[in-house]
Amino acid sequence: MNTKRSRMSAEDRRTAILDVATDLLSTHPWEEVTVALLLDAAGISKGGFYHHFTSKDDVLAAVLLRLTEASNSAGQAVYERSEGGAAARFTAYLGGTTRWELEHADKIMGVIRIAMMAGNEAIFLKLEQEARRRATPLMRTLVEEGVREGIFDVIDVDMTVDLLQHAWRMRWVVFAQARQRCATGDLAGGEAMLGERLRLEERMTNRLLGCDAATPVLMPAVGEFLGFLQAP
Amino acid sequence: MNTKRSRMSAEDRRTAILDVATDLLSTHPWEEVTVALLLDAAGISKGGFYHHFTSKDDVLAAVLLRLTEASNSAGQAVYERSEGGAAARFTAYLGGTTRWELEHADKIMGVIRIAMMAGNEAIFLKLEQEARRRATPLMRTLVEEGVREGIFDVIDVDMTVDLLQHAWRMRWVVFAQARQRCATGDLAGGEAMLGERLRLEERMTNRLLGCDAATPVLMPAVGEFLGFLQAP
DNA sequence: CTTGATTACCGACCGACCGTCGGTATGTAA
DNA sequence: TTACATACCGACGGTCGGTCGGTAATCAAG
Repeated sequence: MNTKRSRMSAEDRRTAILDVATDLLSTHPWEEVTVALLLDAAGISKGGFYHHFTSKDDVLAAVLLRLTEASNSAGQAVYERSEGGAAARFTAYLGGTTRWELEHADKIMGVIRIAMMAGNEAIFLKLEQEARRRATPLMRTLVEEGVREGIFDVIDVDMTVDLLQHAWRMRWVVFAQARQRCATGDLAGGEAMLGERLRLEERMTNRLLGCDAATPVLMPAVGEFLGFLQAP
Repeated sequence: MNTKRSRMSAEDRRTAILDVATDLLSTHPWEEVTVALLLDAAGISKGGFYHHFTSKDDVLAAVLLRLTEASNSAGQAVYERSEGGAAARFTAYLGGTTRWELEHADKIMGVIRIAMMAGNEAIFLKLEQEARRRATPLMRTLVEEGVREGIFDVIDVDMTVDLLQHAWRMRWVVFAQARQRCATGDLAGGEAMLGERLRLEERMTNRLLGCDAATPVLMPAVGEFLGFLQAP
């Protein structure tokens, strides 16, 4: 095809390759993403490619790292600023993380697209484990403090945190569906769908936490998601 | 090595190959289980192998099928025989499935060993999904009937069933640890470990079901597991 | 402007792998 | 004995991930 190819800085070339790999990963299962395919799409030779990456798996690791690293510091900052009782702090945590996720909705949807690709189950697992590993310590603390304050009444801290994270897992799938619905014109339907999901998660969260009904933990209001729902 | 090889019936050969594959799978991640390795271990040629299986993945599918198919009819039978109120029926279901699992403990431990192999994450996922797919309809029915009878008070049937299954997931890992502990001489410790786990799951199950405290759902007693704990 | 070192980049090549194919040996039924 | 079915064989082909010797662009120092 093309004999003349540009010479880039190492970093530019790396990110260019990672961009292409991320794209391919959202349309093919990883095992079908051939090195040859990657080379063709990125416009670089095999030798050039292996000058920047040590292996095919190295690329996958780099892609996943890049997809997750941005969110590393988000949760912690949210918690450190929050005040009030345990329920209020938990509410702040939920709102903070959700808001952060909303701001990075496109990226998250991209990750979901990749993870949902048939054949990428292992990747999905890795991403989820990584996300949990990051969030678990903070959640543990929040729950433990709530128990100590007598606001929460959990059966077992670890299992509760685990189940909470599991209960929240499918949120973004529903969000994606809701946005889809809005895109087809049924704005009210999408909004209702999303609201129902939020209410459901809120009730389940409070039950798992054994939260005093007088001071419940709250999910963010539907209104916060309107911008997200109407985006392309 | 050996030039003379036996001629078997198609079914015998298939099961022989599947046995070998199952063994290999518990010591290697699937991608490291080369066809050549399989051939060598099974004592058959490539042509012979591909006479019985269409591909390497075909073998994996057959192995997984064989590992799960035996338990297909177990749960249903348990439910059909149970009587009494919703809580009692749920208790019967828990006891029935657990007892069945106990009777097949060795097989289950084998599956766990395979699933826990690093690199077999996708297999683990498939097995779990299959197991859930099988159990979900019955559990849905049990929960819905309980709600109709006013015994259970769940937030959402589907999410409740999902969380229940998730809560029970790690049971066999704990069981394996407990048995390990008994094997090293600390029988009381292993028993306590197991009992604690059962009590934990019981409390969490009742909370998720919103079960009336007067008629709780019960996990099997620790005593039923003594035989299992003392086995090799 | 040389000179030399560094490095982005190239593509022929390698070994391992999965799966195929023509052919052989061992049944079994007419 | 003949005819057919099938269990089995191993050389071979194509594809894949990865290597390696070499080329050319870039830059710093003399």
